[in-house]
Amino acid sequence: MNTISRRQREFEQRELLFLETASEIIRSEGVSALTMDKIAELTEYAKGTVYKHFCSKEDILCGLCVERLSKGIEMFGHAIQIEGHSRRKIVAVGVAYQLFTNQYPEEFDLLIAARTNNIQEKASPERIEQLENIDCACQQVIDALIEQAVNDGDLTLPHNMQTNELGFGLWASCFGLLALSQAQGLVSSFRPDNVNHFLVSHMNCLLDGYGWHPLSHNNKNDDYSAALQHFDALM
Amino acid sequence: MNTISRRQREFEQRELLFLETASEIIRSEGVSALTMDKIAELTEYAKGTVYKHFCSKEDILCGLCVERLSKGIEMFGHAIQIEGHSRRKIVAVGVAYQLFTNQYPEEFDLLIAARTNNIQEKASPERIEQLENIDCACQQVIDALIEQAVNDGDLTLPHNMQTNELGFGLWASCFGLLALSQAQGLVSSFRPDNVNHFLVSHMNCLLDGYGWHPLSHNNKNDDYSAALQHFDALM
DNA sequence: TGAAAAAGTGACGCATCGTCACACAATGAC
DNA sequence: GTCATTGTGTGACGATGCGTCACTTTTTCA
Repeated sequence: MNTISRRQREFEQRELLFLETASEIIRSEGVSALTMDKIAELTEYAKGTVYKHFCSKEDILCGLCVERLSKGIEMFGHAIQIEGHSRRKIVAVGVAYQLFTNQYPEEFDLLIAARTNNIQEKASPERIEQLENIDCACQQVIDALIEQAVNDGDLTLPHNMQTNELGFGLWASCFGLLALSQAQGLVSSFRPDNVNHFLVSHMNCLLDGYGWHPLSHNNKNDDYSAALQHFDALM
Repeated sequence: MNTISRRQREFEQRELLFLETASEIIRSEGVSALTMDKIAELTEYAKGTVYKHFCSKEDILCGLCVERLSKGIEMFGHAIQIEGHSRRKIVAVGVAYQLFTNQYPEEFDLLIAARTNNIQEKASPERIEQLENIDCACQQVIDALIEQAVNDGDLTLPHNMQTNELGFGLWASCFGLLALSQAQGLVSSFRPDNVNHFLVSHMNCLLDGYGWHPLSHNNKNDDYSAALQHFDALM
């Protein structure tokens, strides 16, 4: 039926409208200023209509995470297409991750909070599943790259480490660096003043530690700036 | 005055009582079940009395972070006293961090959430300062160890890296690994089944990447189990 | 002993959540 | 064109929980 698909389209469009409105409120007034009434008011719908889409406020927050992470996946997709060897690609993914957190700082904050149970307690199971799926997709980008590196002979998996373990470690390290570096309102005695360079330097140490060739002392000129320029052109 | 100090003592004791009660509620029913009324009821004080100590619910959460982190500092203190070279010590600190998150999983969740702005928006400035100080103290444990390693000749700082940058990277990596590995209710496609071993393997790669001697291939027998046994005896 | 200071109280006002019974609109069978 | 049906949209409402403040009780000390 034509009408049904139109309805469906309108429904999805409205869902996006609610999410974008929520995002704007968070950006301008902070998460604690986000209320269902405010979303309803700004979108000129009634609160009940918002609840037709989202079962709770936390559900909206998760929805926003899903929405933004799907942009993240896109960025990672660009990253792995950078020309060069596998190590260049993996660094590019890290840089893309950093750019992502830079572009959506508030949403990255939400993602951090979403790792914590009290948001998930209240979001709908469907939304949680979406978040899991998209998270999984991120991980798969990394894992595929690691497998490629192994096949290319650039990397021999360290003793007692599987592909997904190495991938998880890499991902988690970057997550930690970014979370502590640029999450808003953070508490920390030290923060790198250039997160870009810091992340890349640190990834290089880590990749050297994994034995992922070419090691950085053989590779001095293949620095961060090339990767970043590549992305700047894209965004 | 004797009475004043007694008052002071009682006040601090009550503050601890409120915090422990909050911790119990969180442990048994989750953060979202924590209400000021419930704390008041369980401790048999009035809500107003609770507010004499804490300016908001979030202030209590921060207070709990401070309280637990001070236990963490203690654990790190034990860790660096492990016998052996600087690399052994830094791994021990990592293991201690892991044990800490294991011992206080709910509070570690809170710590993650506290990196996010909406809690800090509502906590009192004094509490935030306490949290900053204790955070700083953690960092200093690491930094001191790095300096020791440099002095002992075990470590040459990588190009363009200061002590505190290296320390921050190390800390943030561990934070990321632990946050994604064992924060409650997390979303992730993969989780290591043995967080202990995983953290140590990963730290070893990272430390190798930093060039922190003795590198792990020279040091096969100095594995994780020794460090863990040391702590198990202490706790 | 009594005045002043400190500690403790809990009813209250307010914000915000999530619900639900109802109104309104679109669709399509006749 | 009309009417039943289905779906969409509404906003008043009850419930919950926060934080306050005027008041009571206790303690202190001159």
